Amino acid sequence: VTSRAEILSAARRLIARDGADRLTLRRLSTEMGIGTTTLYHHVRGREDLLVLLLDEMLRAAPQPELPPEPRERIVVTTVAIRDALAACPWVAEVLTTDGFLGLLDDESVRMVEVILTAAAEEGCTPEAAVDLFRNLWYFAVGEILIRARSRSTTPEERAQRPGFASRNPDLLPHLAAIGPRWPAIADRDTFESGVRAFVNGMLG
Amino acid sequence: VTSRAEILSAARRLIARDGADRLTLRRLSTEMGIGTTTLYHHVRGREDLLVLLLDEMLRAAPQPELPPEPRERIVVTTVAIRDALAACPWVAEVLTTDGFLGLLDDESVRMVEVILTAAAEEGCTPEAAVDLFRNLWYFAVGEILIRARSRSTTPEERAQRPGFASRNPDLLPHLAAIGPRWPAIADRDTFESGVRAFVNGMLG
DNA sequence: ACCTGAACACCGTTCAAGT
DNA sequence: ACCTGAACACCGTTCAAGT
Repeated sequence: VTSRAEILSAARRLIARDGADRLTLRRLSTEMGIGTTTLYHHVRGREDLLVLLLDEMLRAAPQPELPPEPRERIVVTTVAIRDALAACPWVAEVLTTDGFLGLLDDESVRMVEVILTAAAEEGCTPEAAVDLFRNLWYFAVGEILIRARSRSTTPEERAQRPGFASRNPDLLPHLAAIGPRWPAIADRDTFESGVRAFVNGMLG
Repeated sequence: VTSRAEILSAARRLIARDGADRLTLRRLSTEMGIGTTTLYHHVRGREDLLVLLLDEMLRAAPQPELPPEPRERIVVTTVAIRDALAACPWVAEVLTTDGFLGLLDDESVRMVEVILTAAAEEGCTPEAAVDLFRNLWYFAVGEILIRARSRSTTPEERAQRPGFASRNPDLLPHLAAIGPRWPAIADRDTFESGVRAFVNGMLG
């Protein structure tokens, strides 16, 4: 008999060995020595499997030490959520699932609670707290997805692309001027200071 | 002889009629009455085709009326970029392509220039201007991708999902309290005020 | 140049049938 | 209950060959 836990751990092994893009239900079942259709008796399908895997990762993610100041607590927690998600190579395949956070376990969404609590301490109404969280969530998801794709591009491929290196300086003066330096500037990790700016902007 | 323009307009027709998820190279070529492999003589592949389509859309997008105040100009332009992208049903398939903006035509990235210009007027260094743009870009991409997926979920499917409606109030008091109202709150479009908050936070 | 069918190397999911 | 092979309904891309 096959268990869900066995499936999840075999999936983790496969991802660790061959990469997330090689995780297919057919390969996974072959690896486990079972029929592909057997998987459907333990997980709803591919997407469900990936969400379950991410849920496990988030539950195991280290909880950051929380500063007493509510704003800084929001910053630290948002960065921790980003870091935990960015560590999952298959994150891009499930992150935009509708109602993604709602699919997670109570344990996995504790960081959401931390942010809502801190927002309330800062005087936010429940609606304002949800809006604050959602804005930070959109920001984190955008950053994660774009960076996830960048990581899978080799430097040679990147050099091939046009980018902003030679844009028409009459039509696009600033872009043409900064163009050659754009990749280096965009490569810096400025997520934390972005979150801090966002939080300060929202809380006034 | 087939031209790239013919391919693009046939692709637009197919998307309008059957939806973006039905746009495959095989279907497109069948629709056009040509061999699938013929497409490869005019576009690099599927991803290239989608980027070319989006490029066309962005070039045709209405340029918003620009307010004199630099900060408000950034807000209006960011919202315009979001609206233009959100109008493309296939946007989710190309938006996270590495160096996506760099693949676009000079005409299509004029809105990037508008934001860089306004940031410079606000006293930003070139680096700070790029950071400001990137933060807004991550925010917009996250919002677009998450909303794009929500749109393809039917209300019945959504009602089925757990969501935050019944969370453990001991572990997650704020989440449990706001849970039932979360979907309604999250459904509101607060993008513009989010952008304004972010811009104010970044520019101090 | 431009076009093509055949082939390669796969997918996720459903279903009726077995034990 | 749990498992299965076969089938369904497809994909994007490459390649050698044609006109």
